[in-house]
Amino acid sequence: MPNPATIRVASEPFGLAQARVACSQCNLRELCMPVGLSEAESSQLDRLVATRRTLRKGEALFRLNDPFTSLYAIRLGTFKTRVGTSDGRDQVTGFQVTGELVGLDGIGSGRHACDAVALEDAEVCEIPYVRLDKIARELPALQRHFHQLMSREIVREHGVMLLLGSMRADERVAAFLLNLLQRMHTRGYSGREIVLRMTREEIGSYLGLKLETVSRTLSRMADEGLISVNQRRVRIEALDRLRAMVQAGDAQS
Amino acid sequence: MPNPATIRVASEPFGLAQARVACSQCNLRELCMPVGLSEAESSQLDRLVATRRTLRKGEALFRLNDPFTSLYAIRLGTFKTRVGTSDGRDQVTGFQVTGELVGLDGIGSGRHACDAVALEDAEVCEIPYVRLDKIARELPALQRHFHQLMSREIVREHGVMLLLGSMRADERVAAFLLNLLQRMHTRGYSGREIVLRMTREEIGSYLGLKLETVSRTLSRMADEGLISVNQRRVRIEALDRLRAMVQAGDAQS
DNA sequence: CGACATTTTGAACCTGTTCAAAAACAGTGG
DNA sequence: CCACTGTTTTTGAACAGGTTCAAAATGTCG
Repeated sequence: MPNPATIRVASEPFGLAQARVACSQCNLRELCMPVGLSEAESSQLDRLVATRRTLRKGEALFRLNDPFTSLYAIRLGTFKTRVGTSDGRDQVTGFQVTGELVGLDGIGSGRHACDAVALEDAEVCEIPYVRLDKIARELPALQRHFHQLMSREIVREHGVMLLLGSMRADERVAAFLLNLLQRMHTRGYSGREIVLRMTREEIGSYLGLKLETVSRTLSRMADEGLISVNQRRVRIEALDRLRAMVQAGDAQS
Repeated sequence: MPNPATIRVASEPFGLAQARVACSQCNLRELCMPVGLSEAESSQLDRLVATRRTLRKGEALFRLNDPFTSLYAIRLGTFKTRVGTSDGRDQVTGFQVTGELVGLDGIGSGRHACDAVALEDAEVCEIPYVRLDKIARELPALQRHFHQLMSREIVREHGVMLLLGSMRADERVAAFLLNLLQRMHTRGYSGREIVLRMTREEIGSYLGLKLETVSRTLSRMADEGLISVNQRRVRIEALDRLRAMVQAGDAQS
């Protein structure tokens, strides 16, 4: 009889808020963990994850100023991270999808520096930071991998700064679509179609535009035959022309 | 007789491009290294730095796509980092001053993801990444410190995204001035006056504005008695009113 | 089905940009 | 040390892209 504290298959989508799981068995391994480890090393990774946690659409994984304890690997779902301002404005700093990591913002000060909110029902693996830290010391490959993750996040943000600081509305939207498309494609989804899990307003916040501008830009792109839009469903009709709009776009993660 | 390969005082500002130095003796220790280490631990840090390097104004510390080998602790001077676009535009992603670290962008891919250029004659300590990695494994406090540094960089960039995505020109400029003021003040400089080591154009690039807008905004702020501007020298005349402009500004590093 | 949220589209407006020219400054070499 | 050249900064005026405000249309969820 399997020890329920060791391995547990996620058959039911909800209700198992406290299931321990084995990273070595996870089908997202190659996304959030280093590859090329020995059997023994690989099994070390299983000590990483404390618990699973499921979230409903709209629920926060953590909030600004929450004490930082863990990173979260997204097993399923989409999140947004956002920073707020005292006078109510807020800025979406990123969208995170299945296989990506959230929570790096908290390491610096011991408290989270942003909110992370589920845009759809979601499931995450909780990785206690002290544990990661310890195992990384024993497993150089993991340490490297972790440093690379953080560095890539810094570089991704450089890309967003480039976008926010120097691109026009249509370029921003094109860059956003292409980036999301590429990330979803990597994860086995279509390379020509994406489903936007976020509202026009959230896209606008991320891109430094008003929701009306996002909507208008999408409409215009559709008129010009670049894409076709059906609510949250966007199909890329002319990948090359879309790419050409973003020659400014070596950018983004 | 002191071993010249171990300790070397920086008496002459230039000409000693290859001097080894002891971190434990460095007057920037508390800025770039963790505090509260034992004598023995502290001396471990001396293995970190490979060489010093001096740069002339305008010289690049590294460039986009340069192979990544090292991080650099700035001992003296100011740098800008920038990412470029194929069509010539570029975006300044940050300004780094004495005591700060540059180069984290390279860890992710093994190549630098931006240019780092000296805005004035400068001096840096080269910290080979493999060496840092190794010592960090033996010295948990150092590892923590390093992770915190990276995380803070991520959070800083969140702040810049907030600035670029949701603030108006005068708010951006105010946030920029206050941030720089605070960082220089931390390093022992005046809390009321800063010398801008960068051009209006570079400030504009960082803030997502044109140089004319930066200039006009500074002029207007001066008219209103918030600051007084004398070329690159800016004196803050009404810190409280300047702060009030940026209530949007929990932001920036 | 009904209440509420999201999206689309229009028209006036405003902030920041663009283009241009003059002024101030910095570095170079005589 | 000063004159000269190129760069940086300031300021003006016209312009444009994106915002704002508003209303209708479409979707979504209980």
